Amino acid sequence: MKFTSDDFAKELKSKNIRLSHQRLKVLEYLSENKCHPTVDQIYTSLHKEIPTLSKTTVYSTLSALADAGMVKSINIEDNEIRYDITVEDHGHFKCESCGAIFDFPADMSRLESEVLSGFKIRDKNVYFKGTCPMCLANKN
Amino acid sequence: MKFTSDDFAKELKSKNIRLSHQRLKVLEYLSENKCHPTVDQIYTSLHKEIPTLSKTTVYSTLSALADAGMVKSINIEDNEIRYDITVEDHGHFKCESCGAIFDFPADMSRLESEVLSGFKIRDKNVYFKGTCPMCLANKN
DNA sequence: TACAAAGTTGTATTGATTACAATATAATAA
DNA sequence: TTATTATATTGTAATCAATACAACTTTGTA
Repeated sequence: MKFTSDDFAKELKSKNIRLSHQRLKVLEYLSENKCHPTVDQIYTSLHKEIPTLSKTTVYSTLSALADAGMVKSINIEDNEIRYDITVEDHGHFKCESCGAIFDFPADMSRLESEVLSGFKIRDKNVYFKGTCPMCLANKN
Repeated sequence: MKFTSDDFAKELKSKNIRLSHQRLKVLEYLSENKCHPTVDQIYTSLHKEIPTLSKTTVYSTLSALADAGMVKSINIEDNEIRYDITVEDHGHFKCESCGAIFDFPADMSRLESEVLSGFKIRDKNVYFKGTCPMCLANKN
């Protein structure tokens, strides 16, 4: 699905988030780079286009977009947060050899347990780790 | 299930991990505190018994035990790692109001997807977030 | 066009985690 | 038991993602 700046602008307005050049650029970047980038990757790339961009802005923008449900933070690594513009439920697999993160369909409703009746669930994450087929092949 | 120091000593030996006072104490602490403690909580508590204990030791011990599969690290929070002596597959629910982490049964084999055929899966994590029944009740 | 509220910037800080060298301990063999 | 060697522990210093904050800028609205 391809989004235009205009689509993002409308969505921001509908969520009562002010429109800003920086926010549009972050959304645009995430929609064109679905590799689950880190804050630093997003900042470094956008900084080329927007020399005045501050890393603090990238942090606060992503935080605001995540609060509004427009992006999802991925904590598959202990040391840095990654972001995903795909907010629909799905699992993430991290290859511990090459570092790549893969999406896979994951029906999280199947994980519902009677133990959680009475709990209000706001967010669900499924993180798998291991080795991807390419890295498995390269070992041989 | 109740473990004795002797059980832990045998398990360490079978995994070719050297026996040390500190390692036994960390295992003992985790088996008595299944609340998914942070490194700092483990350190602070054990430091009272073992005044010479270093935080670096707690980090390296937990890292070694996790590598050996004797404990599991929980990255449900972005800012600090928690540890669990229950290594069998199960989900974790974090209450965003009181901070408590709850275990729940999660049949992760149901998440297997044909997309992951060809991947070697080493580790599976299911993290849910929201509000626990007690905190929901307190709001009213 | 003017104003108030909110966003952006840059710098300084925080705080969990790691690196590393010196010291101490555990496992093994004589 | 004792000696030896490899590994663990300790304490300090460093790293680095993330946050706090104050000054400045921009946005949305009247």
